[in-house]
Amino acid sequence: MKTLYDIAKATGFSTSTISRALNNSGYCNPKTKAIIEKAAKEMNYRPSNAGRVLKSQKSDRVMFCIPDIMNPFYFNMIRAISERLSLNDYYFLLSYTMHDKSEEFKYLNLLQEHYADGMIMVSFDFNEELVEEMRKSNFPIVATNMIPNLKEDDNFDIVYVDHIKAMYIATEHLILNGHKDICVVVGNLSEQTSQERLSGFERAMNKYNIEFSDDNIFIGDYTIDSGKLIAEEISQSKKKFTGIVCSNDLMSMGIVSKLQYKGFDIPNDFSIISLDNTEYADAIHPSLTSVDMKQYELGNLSCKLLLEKIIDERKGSKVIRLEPELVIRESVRELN
Amino acid sequence: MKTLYDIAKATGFSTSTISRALNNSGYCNPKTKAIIEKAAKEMNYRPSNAGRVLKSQKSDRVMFCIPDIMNPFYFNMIRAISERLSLNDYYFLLSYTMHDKSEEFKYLNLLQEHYADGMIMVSFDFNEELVEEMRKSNFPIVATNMIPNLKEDDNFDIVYVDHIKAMYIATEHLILNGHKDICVVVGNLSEQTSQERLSGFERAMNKYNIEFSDDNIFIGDYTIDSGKLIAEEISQSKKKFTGIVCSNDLMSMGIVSKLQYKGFDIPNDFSIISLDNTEYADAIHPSLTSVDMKQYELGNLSCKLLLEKIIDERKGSKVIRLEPELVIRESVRELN
DNA sequence: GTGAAAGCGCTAACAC
DNA sequence: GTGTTAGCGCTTTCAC
Repeated sequence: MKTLYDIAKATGFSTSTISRALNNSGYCNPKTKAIIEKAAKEMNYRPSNAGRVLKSQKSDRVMFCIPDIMNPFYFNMIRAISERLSLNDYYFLLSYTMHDKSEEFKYLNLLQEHYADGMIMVSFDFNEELVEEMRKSNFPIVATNMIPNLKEDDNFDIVYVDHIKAMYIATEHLILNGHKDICVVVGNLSEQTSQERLSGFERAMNKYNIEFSDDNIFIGDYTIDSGKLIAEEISQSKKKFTGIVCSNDLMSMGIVSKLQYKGFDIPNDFSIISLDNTEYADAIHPSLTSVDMKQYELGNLSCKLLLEKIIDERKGSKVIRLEPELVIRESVRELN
Repeated sequence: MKTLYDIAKATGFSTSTISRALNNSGYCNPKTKAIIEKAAKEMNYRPSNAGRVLKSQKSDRVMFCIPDIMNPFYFNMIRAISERLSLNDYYFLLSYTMHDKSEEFKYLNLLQEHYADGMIMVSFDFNEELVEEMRKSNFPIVATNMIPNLKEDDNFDIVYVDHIKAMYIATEHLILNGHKDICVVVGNLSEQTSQERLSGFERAMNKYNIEFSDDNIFIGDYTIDSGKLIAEEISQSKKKFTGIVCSNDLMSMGIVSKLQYKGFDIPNDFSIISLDNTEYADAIHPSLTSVDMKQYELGNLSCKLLLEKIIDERKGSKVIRLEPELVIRESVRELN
């Protein structure tokens, strides 16, 4: 590894001049500059990132922390964030927590070590403990979920999609298509977002005066495999259902493929409506009617807010709420 | 942000003592240690990553550079790598290049700035220019493709799955099931791996003396959408096919769903065999017969080799070749 | 137009 | 058992 000192030795110029030459900061004689650039190139000089970060106190990096790297839900968020970041010459560090709370704390800790200049955090569960830790952060954080019990002087931004509304829309769509025997598939109810989703379902069912009980509720973990298991349960359940409201596309895929495997026809035997509207919703047959959760905008706006804090040093807290949107495809049929 | 100096001021101890106390390096009086730890906690002290990296010349980070973050092919590689890294207290930076050569150079450059201690690189095209740049690297690199024209003294490791063999196996499986009218779907033929895959197809067809021409070859870009487009082409092609050999699961998904949408039955109208064996192969109906590309081992072993270089300072070049493996499911039928 | 020097926060060799 | 000191590689202010 070559350093500025090596170039200084080779060219006879001081490190300050060399720094000016290579960074276009401050004045430098064009001839001198040419000599220095040539030497740097010949020696295959590359600046040390650590040196630069230590001196400038800016890492030009942003952390993006998601629960699961394999979930297509995040793809468009990732795309949006990386697009916006590269416009600003920032890089991002992608990390995933597998819904593990201690992992979330680990990455929050890394941020405090100035591993990055800021962080966009996706969690299924912004519990009080986690939020408390976020409050202590020395670097800006954007959360992508509604956070209950926000305080006056909280300094993090929030961009979120209304999960309750999304599930309400989905459930209502089945109801308006004549379905009454509807079950719902959500994730672990100890997690905040799963509770939100379930409550969206409940509100719609109550609104239309349709009875339901715990037997209408199936618990998965947002993976394809858990969708398959739930398909078994649904098809063997004592209560018979014509419609399924499923919390995400991955579980829906698992449910659909398993039901088809067992000989059921979608949507004639079971109608299913999903949340997420990832590219997979349109990659299976029949294609999934799914509620778009505005992932691209979610990523884009959270990144925008974060960069405002980092670059423009904006203070305070902004909250942006996005509206989910129904996308109709082939997996729901009208009941007569 | 608090520094060691702040703790020094608060406790009266020197930064070296504090460093020893907090890092368990060298001796420190238990009482002193307790005082220091208490102060650090109270002040919410967090060590500066940049300072540590600059001093120690170790970043404890590894870059993992893949063409496409949305392709499930990489999921198990990512999982393997992150598992092994966390065992060794390393972190990884995930970056993606979207098959863009200039992006690949960008990340190689970042590595030279000691952005990380080493890199695992996946590229569809280890061309001479890229390999030349890898040769100049000051930090270890593991490539995950066969690299042609390797030199005696090349210092990077290689772990790869034999793509040629994989396509050979896939094609042969269709042939042994009685198919003769077989088309093949590959990626852009300017990329090395696409050429390899096509050549595997050709070898099998030649081996069994089955005629084919350019009309049997369809070019996509490894995405679901390109699979859908190709399904249109295949179903409208003058040559009629009973079997499709497709280079990856995503394109296969696109092909299957589009063919089903057009009313064809899989595998009765078209048999299809895929490469990758991602979780999606088993998440659609009918499930895909697919050749497992050993992604987990690929990630695991490349990470192992990389850490040997970083931690044990191993020199030289190791090459590991992995064998692809056929996984039979429902998407191929026997022709009578 | 260029150089000297200080300092970002940390660690470790060495001194006492 | 703890402190002193130097230095990792870079940037920047100030001096000449």
